[in-house]
Amino acid sequence: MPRTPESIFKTLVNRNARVTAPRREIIDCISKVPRTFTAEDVCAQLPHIGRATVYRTLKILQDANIICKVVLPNDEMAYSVSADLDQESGVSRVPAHHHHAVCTVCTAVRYFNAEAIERVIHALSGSVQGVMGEIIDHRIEVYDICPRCVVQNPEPA
Amino acid sequence: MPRTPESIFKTLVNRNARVTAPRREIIDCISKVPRTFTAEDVCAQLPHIGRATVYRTLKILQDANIICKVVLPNDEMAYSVSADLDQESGVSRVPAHHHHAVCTVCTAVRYFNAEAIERVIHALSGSVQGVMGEIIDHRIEVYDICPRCVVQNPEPA
DNA sequence: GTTGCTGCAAATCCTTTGCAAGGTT
DNA sequence: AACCTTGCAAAGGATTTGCAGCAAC
Repeated sequence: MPRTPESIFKTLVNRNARVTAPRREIIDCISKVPRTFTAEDVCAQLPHIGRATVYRTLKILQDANIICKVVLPNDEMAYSVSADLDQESGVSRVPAHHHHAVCTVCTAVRYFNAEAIERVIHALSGSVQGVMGEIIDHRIEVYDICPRCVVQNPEPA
Repeated sequence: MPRTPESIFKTLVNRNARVTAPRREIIDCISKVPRTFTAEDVCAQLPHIGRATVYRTLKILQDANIICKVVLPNDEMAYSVSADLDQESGVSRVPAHHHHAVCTVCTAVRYFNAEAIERVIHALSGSVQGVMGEIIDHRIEVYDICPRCVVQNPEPA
């Protein structure tokens, strides 16, 4: 289930945003690789597009849940393309609530949701000796070496 | 187990950093309340101390694990005092690996560690259909209404 | 006395905004 | 035609750095 630029364009149209040449380029650029990226990364790769346009477009994509922010191991934030989009409707298939697995080698981001985690988190309300109040939400980032990188960088025997 | 400025000073000494008047003031300032804060917050409260000194001091405190960064619900980052310090040794009692509960009302941060969560996270390696690789680390923030704020802001019946 | 710290100002980096010109529907 | 978007340049905010003077140990 690839994240295709076409399906992202559809989402834009659904949201009454115009599909312009700069937006096409930006979306192509960030769809090409599954890595995390920053606004500056995009500016560097598309130097002929104005910075303001890049920042504005990324904000739109974030509002549309096409990209979202992830926290990296070094405490910095970056974007990742969050949407495995439905080809028909152009609507994101990623549930509103999800978590990130970020590869510490290539920064590839994968999305997951684990019932077991949700259950344990909500069980904290009572357990942790009075420090935990009424739980509203939570955020989880898992840092791993993704299957592809594990193969390419085997542990030294 | 309060976070006392004195114990933080000890930690500084342990790390061969000098205990100066500006550092005392900054540490007093951030120890006073259990809320999250930014460098600018400290600058605003201690306007007679140079910005550079504030930024440099916070960096030192972060390196010493006296403060650490937390991710807020709005995707912004802020510092919180992470150390319940041992009065004798001046060494942080907070284990290297811990998680944050951030109150969405007052931003008070509490620290916790739950075996159950650790177990579930590590169990993900195999479970999530091939997307998860070798798990290295993880980060969890729980957003809640802390016990104190729950009392002060009861749910409308 | 040695070494590290402070404060200022300048520099840097990242992001947002105003506005006139041009593009999309 | 109406409205949105772009790009530039300027503004703004946050953080870092150079450096001379001062302070802690």
